[in-house]
Amino acid sequence: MIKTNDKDNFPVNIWLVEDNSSYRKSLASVINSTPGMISSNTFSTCERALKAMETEPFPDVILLDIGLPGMSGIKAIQKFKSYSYDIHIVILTIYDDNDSVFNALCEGASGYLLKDSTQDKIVDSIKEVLAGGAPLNMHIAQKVLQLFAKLNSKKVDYELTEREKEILQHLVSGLTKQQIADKLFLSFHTVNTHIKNIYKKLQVTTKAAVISKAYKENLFRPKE
Amino acid sequence: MIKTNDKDNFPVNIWLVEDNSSYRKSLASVINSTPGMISSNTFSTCERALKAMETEPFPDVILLDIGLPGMSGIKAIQKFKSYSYDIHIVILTIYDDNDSVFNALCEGASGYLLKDSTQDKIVDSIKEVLAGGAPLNMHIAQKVLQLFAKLNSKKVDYELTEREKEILQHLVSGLTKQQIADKLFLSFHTVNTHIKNIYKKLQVTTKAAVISKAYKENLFRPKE
DNA sequence: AAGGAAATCGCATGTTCGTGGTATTTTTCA
DNA sequence: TGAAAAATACCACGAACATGCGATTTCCTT
Repeated sequence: MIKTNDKDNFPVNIWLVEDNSSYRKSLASVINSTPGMISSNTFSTCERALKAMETEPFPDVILLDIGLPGMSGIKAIQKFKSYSYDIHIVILTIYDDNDSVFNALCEGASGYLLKDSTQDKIVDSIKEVLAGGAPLNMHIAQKVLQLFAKLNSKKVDYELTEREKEILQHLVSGLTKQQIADKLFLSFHTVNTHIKNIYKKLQVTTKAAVISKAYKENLFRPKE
Repeated sequence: MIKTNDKDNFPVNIWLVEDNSSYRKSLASVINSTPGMISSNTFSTCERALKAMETEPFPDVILLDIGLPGMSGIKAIQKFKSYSYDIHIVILTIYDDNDSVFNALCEGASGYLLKDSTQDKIVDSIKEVLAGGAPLNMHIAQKVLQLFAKLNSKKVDYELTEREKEILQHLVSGLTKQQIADKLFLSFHTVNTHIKNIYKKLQVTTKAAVISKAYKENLFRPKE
């Protein structure tokens, strides 16, 4: 169940980690003037914020600048989360760099906002996060979806036969030719022949390349 | 480059695929009363819509119900997209079923909206899609991020050294030991030793297993 | 200054792989 | 029913791999 602070008597506790002091201060004042929200701590670096995690009560939400000097915001995400998985982290960034977006979201950020968002929009996003949502800038949301689709797109059909697909499975899972032969009750030679044909169809020459290609292009369906 | 129809003289062409006729009609009237938008065709099944793709001009956006009788909306996504990759598909659904969400987004849906969204919200979403965004219901966005984080969580740290990570990269990309040695200006023996150590740390005994493990557990960062 | 971890290089041996062949028996489908 | 495709099986040889050992150098930390 998602925990919301709506009904608590305590206000939502928000930390800011942002090196630009004027932006930090203006954000803090906006938050502190919002009913039900308190910006109890603000920091200019991740290191200081992490230190405060040892002594201060945990925040509900951290607004985290990604482009910080010292420890990058991305590395910090895991560390904040290691204190409590319930801490929501919303990334603030100037530009929507693909890699940063991807990495931050992989590390468990709850949202991703561009800094040119209005302050109202940022406050709204905090509320959205607390309600179990994920505030995403429009274009970033699309990039996320594109990555999503790319991860699962089957581009090419190499016209493998059923038997070949089956053997590819075992190959990818790390079995040797002999082990595959044993598992499928075939002779080593038969497996060898099939693998030769697979190599031709996939245009590779080594086992390593087959496995790599199979993963990259989603040539098999994971069973778990 | 993202194509927008904003500056065209032609209105945005929107198809509806939805089996509830009253909902379909009310949606159509809202769209047709919106300046710059036309709902030229509406359908009660995917099959009929796909048939129309053969004869009618392609739509810019399709609002697609997922829970349709006959062909599921999810299967239809690929088919619509196969006509033109530029057709944006926005999913309409009553409930935010995890699997449906995941599958639809994997197939290339541009957005995902719950049917209890206001009609204004839906019109706004169409505009957002055309502007290169991805309208996502708040809770769905969070689920997407959760899946994202789960897919890329690095569970175990095998304590590989920098050099070992580097060699693992090349190993995974399909190079032989000798090729790695050449690329890093090392002797074959050095690479061999590193690989031995990698095997120990990852607890594997074959190249195939290393590659498999590396992909499964995201032991390396993709560079693109 | 000392200790340890990491990186480097070397050798030897048995195993597995990659690839060139050829050939027989199903299975499939027009 | 008859040809094509797929699956099965075999051999041989050089290349690449896995793994046992030992050794020196470089760099970091205390």
